[in-house]
Amino acid sequence: MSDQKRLFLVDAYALIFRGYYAFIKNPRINSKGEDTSAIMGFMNSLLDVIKRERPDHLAVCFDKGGSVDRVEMFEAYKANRDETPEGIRTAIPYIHDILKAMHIPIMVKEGYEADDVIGTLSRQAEKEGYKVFMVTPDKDFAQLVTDNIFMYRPVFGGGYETWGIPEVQKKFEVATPEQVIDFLGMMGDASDNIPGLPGVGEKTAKKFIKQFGSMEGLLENTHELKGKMKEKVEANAELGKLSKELAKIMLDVPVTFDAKDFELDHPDIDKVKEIFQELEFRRLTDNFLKTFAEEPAEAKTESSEKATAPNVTPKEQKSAGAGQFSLFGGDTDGEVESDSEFKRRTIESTAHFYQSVAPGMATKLFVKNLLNQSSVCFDTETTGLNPLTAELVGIAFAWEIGKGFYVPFPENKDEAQELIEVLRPFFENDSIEKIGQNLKYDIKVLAKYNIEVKGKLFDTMLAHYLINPDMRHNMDVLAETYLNYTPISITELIGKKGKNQLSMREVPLEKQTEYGVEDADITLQLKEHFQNELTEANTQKLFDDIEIPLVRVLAAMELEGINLDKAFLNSLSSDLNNDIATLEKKIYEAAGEEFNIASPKQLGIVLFEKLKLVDKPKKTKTGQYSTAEDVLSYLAKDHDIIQNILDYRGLAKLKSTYVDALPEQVEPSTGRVHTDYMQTVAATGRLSSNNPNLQNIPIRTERGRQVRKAFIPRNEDFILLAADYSQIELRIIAALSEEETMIEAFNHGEDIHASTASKVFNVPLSEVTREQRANAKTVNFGIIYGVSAFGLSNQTDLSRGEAKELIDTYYETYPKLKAYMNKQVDFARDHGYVQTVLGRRRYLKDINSRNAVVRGAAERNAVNAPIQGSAADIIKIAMINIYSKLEVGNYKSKMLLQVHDELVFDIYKPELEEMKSLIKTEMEGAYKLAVPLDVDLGIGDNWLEAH
DNA sequence: TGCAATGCATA
DNA sequence: GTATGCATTGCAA
Repeated sequence: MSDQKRLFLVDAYALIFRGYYAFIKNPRINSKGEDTSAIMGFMNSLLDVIKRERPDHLAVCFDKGGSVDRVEMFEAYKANRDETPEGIRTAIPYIHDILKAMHIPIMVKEGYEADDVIGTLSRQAEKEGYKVFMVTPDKDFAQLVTDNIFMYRPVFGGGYETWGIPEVQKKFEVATPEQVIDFLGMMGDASDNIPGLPGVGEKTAKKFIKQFGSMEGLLENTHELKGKMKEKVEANAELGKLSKELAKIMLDVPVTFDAKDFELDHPDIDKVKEIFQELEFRRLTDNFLKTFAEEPAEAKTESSEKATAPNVTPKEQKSAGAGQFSLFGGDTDGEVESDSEFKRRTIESTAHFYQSVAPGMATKLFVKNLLNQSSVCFDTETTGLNPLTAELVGIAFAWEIGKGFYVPFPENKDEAQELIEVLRPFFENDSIEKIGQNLKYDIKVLAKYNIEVKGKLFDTMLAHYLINPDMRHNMDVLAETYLNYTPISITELIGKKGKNQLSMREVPLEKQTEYGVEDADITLQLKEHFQNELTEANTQKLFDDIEIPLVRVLAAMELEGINLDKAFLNSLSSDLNNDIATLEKKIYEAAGEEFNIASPKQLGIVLFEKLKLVDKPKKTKTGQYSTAEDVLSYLAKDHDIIQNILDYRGLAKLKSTYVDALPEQVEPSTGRVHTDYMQTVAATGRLSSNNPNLQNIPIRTERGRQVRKAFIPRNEDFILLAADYSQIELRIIAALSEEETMIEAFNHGEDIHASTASKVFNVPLSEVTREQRANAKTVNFGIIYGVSAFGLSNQTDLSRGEAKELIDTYYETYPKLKAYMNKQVDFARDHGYVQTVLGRRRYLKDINSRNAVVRGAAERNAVNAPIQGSAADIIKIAMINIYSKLEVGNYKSKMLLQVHDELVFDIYKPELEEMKSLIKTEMEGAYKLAVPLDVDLGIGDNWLEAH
């Protein structure tokens, strides 16, 4: 058994197409203008297979002239396939030449498809005792699988999977591989133009196979079906039979398997090199030479140990893991040497000294050296992205450009802890500055090892966020923009995401070292770059006093997490389920058919074409009927179905986004929900929250509000406290504009919207109607966003004219407010940016645009950004100060969440009174404005009650 | 599988 | 009219 011979049959076109499209976004064009993507893609995968498997027998199969038999059966067969792309047609002769030079047999038979050739050959070889692997991504081949015939499928993200009988049974939910033919016949195949049974898709086909076993079984027993399906299947019996025939791969092509011809021979290396040279493949040449330089004998015996899964020796894994050699890695930064003029520097083209540190004495000496530095850049490498569960794989250090060290970590937890203890003096040294990119992550990882990162911090991501908040701040982008350097990509190291992705732990040490130290080295270089820019942009203070101290605060909040009442959410979920089902039924009844209510497309057709609820339905910019909330709300009063749809939507959203999603996000290791605050995505300076987003938990509707009840204190000894700034943005605009009327109102603690209404509508404060107050409130908010009469009339019951009048009166009432807004726009025009009270800048490149729409947007930004941003600055100060007081006082109470103008705390009950005053004082005193800041406190046994 | 479009939750 | 994050559908390469 162990020396059973192995034959690999390669489905050439399938791999060529796949290779071609893998490069579609970044096609390989050589200096002669030829598109070589398809050739490179195909060769990458062929070499990959050879390298991994070292087959003793191999052939490559092509189509020729299409399938005569199938076209005879069904003239539309493959008729709607697009013309073969130019880049593929030109590739074929080259690939033939290369295969010839490699002494690999090309199997092709006029009038037959590669499927049929492979099918026939595999059966012949099986009879002669071979184990056969069909190298193809094409699912159709599953029908050929036997005990000795396997599919060898490339998978996205690199690597292969082997499909034997069990895999086929599982994937297709069939009892035998032959049933795959029936399955394909039933559901059809759009790309091959196999019609299939109308109305039967994947789901139904699987059901039928289970029920009837085959196409014939189905057609003979249609009496067991009912309704529309019965009619359809019966009416299309012939089509069904034909589809099955089309899907069947032929096993009687006139070709012969000749073991001797198929033996994998030594290639004519010079000839292959010559062709590669002509095509300008450099990396591929190296790869080719490497593949055939190794003595193939070693891998041979090992690879058949496991019956169904070809093995990969560790050594081969390493080379395959190099990524850019593998077509299926989809890596596109391999072969671009030709335009070297524009090429960025890389680790290969840059002098560097990156060294891993040996365990034991060497590490101790290294730490000694580390402690002599005044400023060090470090970067942790871990097993994952979740700092709560990620384990340290290594830590890279750099303090001189072009040079750095890597300390690898053992997998054993105790040993890892021992090693980190050796490094503790460095991390906890107050006088050594720590530099990093996204330090919050490293701080959290180290916190799990009970290490505190002390001393001054410099985070390059944060620095760049202040320098240019509108850009993205990941390290690769920064390195390319500021250092003209392309770092080793993580995909190159561990592959694309998916099940074949490696963990950093599985990457060979020297690669870990290169990758990790490179990151630290680059970060160090970026720091030097950004340091000056921070001073120039006058944001050094903001950096030192706000963003950097906030890193530790956020890290602590995220590590803390919040307690969630899962049982409560589960009961909420079943309630919702019932109500959704009821609504669904009503909607289907009213519509007279069942359809997907969640699909705007289908919904639009039902409402506006079938039921014709409106004469001239509004369309979206893509030409669909608009089913947006405001459009439907308008119709709701006339049509019950609309109200039901709106309710359905609301409930479905609530359930999927919150009620069902939140319990999934509970971290098993802590039993709590840990959001991740993004400090560098919102251009205005706000935080954002994700995984999960805890800044958009419902509150407006009664039903949605219930979700807040699921957020609960740590235990009975604790209580939640929510503290929110009242009208902070309006207070800011009042203060900055020095609009006395408004400032007065705030100073007297008036209801600001009522006060505005009283002035704008010229009525005494006590006689303001609800409607007047509501309208005034809308304008007040509108001002912050940069109102237009159009927008205002959309939001209120007012007409365009009335809205305009209201806005005009508003500006007359608060003249300085208008002046302030104009001043902001003027400032932006002159300087190209606006700024917050703390000097946080937002650049507005479109402020002088000739396009009125674009310019208008920039002008609204000029008004809004300083207000929203100043509010963000202020709450950040409050957070830092509160955190520091909590630390110093060693309180048990913890700050958990921030929601733009609100902070949520887990309060230890005995500390409640003290906390109330501390929090209120710190928040209200965070920043001194011409208007007092006001904070409302609420407490409760859940987040809803705390409001 | 990945992406755009649509819709909707918050401040 | 400002600022976000995320679920779902349906299509593409």
